[in-house]
Amino acid sequence: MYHILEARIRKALRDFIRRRYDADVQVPIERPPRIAMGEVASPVCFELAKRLKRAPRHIAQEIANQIGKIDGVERLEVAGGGYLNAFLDRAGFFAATLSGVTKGPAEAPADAPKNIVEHTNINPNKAAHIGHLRNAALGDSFVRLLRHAGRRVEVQNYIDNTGVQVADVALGFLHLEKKSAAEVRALAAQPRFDYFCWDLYARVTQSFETEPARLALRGDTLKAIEEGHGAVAELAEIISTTIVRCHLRTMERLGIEYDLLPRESEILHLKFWDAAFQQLKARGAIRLATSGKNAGCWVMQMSDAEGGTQNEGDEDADSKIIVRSNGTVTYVGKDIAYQLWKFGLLGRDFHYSRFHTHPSGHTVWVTRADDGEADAPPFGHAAQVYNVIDSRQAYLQNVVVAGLRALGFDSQADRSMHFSYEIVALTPRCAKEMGYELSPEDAQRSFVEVSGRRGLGVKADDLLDRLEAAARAEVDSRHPQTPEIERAAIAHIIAIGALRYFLLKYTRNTVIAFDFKDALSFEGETGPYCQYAIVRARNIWRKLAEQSRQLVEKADSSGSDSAFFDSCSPESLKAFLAAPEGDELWEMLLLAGSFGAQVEAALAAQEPAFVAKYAFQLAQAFNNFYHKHHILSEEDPSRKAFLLTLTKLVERQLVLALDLLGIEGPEKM
RNA sequence: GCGCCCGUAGCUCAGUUGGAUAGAGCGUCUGCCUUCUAAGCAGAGGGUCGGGGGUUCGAAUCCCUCCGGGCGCGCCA
Repeated sequence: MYHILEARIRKALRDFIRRRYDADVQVPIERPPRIAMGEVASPVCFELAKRLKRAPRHIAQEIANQIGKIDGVERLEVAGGGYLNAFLDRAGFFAATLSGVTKGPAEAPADAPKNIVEHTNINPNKAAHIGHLRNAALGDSFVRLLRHAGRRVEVQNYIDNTGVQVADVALGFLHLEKKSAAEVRALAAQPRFDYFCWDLYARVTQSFETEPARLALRGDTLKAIEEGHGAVAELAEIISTTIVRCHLRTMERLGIEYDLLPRESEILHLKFWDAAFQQLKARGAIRLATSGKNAGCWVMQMSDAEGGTQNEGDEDADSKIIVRSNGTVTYVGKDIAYQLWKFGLLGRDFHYSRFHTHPSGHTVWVTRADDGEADAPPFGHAAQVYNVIDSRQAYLQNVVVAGLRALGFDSQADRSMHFSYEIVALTPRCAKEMGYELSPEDAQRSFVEVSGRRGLGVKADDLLDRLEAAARAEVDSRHPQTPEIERAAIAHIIAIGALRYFLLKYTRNTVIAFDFKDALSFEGETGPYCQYAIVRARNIWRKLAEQSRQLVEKADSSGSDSAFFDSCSPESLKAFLAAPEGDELWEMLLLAGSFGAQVEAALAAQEPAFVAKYAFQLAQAFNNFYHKHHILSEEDPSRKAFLLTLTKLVERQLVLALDLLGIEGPEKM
């Protein structure tokens, strides 16, 4: 509701200024610092003062006097040196917000432009860790935001099943474990295969240092895996597919689901790169270097705009190798091909088959080189692409975009977004707590980077287990009579709430220094705090239901909150919200009605943290309200109905906000 | 060397396109459970927004510079 009024006021001011002063200005809109100064403010008169060469306060006064009625605005006041402050019609805002809530977000039509969000993308050679969780939580939350805004979204989780990381673990099984494919298959059927590989991967990496000769095996192993034939390839296939299933299971614990798993093996076997290479050569996007250090390589010239380093006279420094002198393609080259495919610009497609069914019943598809299932939905052909990748890969993402641009696909280049975020690191204390030896330099730093190669990191499932155990202990102490299954379910919801909130409350470009103390906290600015506000709201209604069946049934049958709302008269409503006594209730209502504005801002900034912040503020306002007003013992039936409606409204907005973060509101906790 | 990001309370972080008296959580201290659950509420204390210059009616926010930190720049992925 708030954003609608904001836009309306902006437009009214702009139109009036154009008419009255013949001036076309940007109208800045902001929130006044205190509610006593109104709800929407504009400092537009300061800018206008410059142009008209008149005192801003006088202009503001003139506008306030002459602009006339703006729908939803009670009055306009002049404040300070020339601010225009709008005071909203509180009762009207209440009614409008209530009716807005019942509508709910629009579902995207099947032919709407498609947004592809690529996230998670964990190398399928070891267990998922805390850093992967941030990627997936951000990606999934952004998907929820897009869908909430009525956009059609396809979620892809890219699987690099033919890379060195998988090759290294395959090497480990062959040479360190001395296991056959059949033995590995048996091991893969056991639980926690991803944990086993986590350790094995670290051991292999270490063995490369103690026995450098083994490193020479890597090239052949990689080649065998890429070609997809023989025992080594079979081994790699078992490893990667099993671990992808482990990752899906881990992500399902957080409620994260996917549409498609595009795999590197199919990009290779279906010769996606060849198709991209043809285009790049034909359009002169890449050229064969004949001299210098890159002689024999196909390189792409990076323009200044796309992150070239602009070293004068040194062409090599600004060019990125796409095809090596031995004819093999680099990682970025494959990525350009994949990005072209996402936009439907490659001229080739995968085959697809069903891979997995999520608990919701949703099917995850996987790419195939042949023998696809005939009823596969159409994938790719996006209008907009978001790649959720950490900020260290900014340069490579720029190369991909530069590739699109060099091919003449400017609009697709503009619609390729690197949804960038900073990594999750460990505090030195946390690393030590987990038994890692730190170098003296590392111990001095404020954080230590997670390293899959070294086996340094907090595994996602371990963290989830600890969170669930901690939540379970709390639930057990509060609800000893509740059935065991229910207590476990509540503990799970709380654990996910704590974890997802923790991962999403930081803005994307903040490095999270992970510590168990903060992550395991259920108090203060946390997910459980927000969930608790929902539980409190629901408890009021549950108790009410026990007291008076009738009222509740009336509300239920009408399918909206307005049944209660109707039982308090417009006059009394106005009185309840009137300043100054009604200011606190009004502020909470205003916040509840600002959900749409917050979502808009979060979407514009691509920042799920805005939603997290909003949910916390609303929960805080509600907890305060809960403390001050004992609703069920309220004697004035009209006021009681009003407070109950407010409670319901806040509960719904909180549920919506948390849902965008992938967090559920429990019935009790 | 070049490029990008960051520096805000003891700690961890917010601060939307420049706006009114810079906010929150944690931690510390003090209160509040006979009420709809204390995973809560109220209060106290805590700041030269890294330093210095500039632009502006107005700067944590924009520009320059210095200091301090992070990341990237590979015929790895």
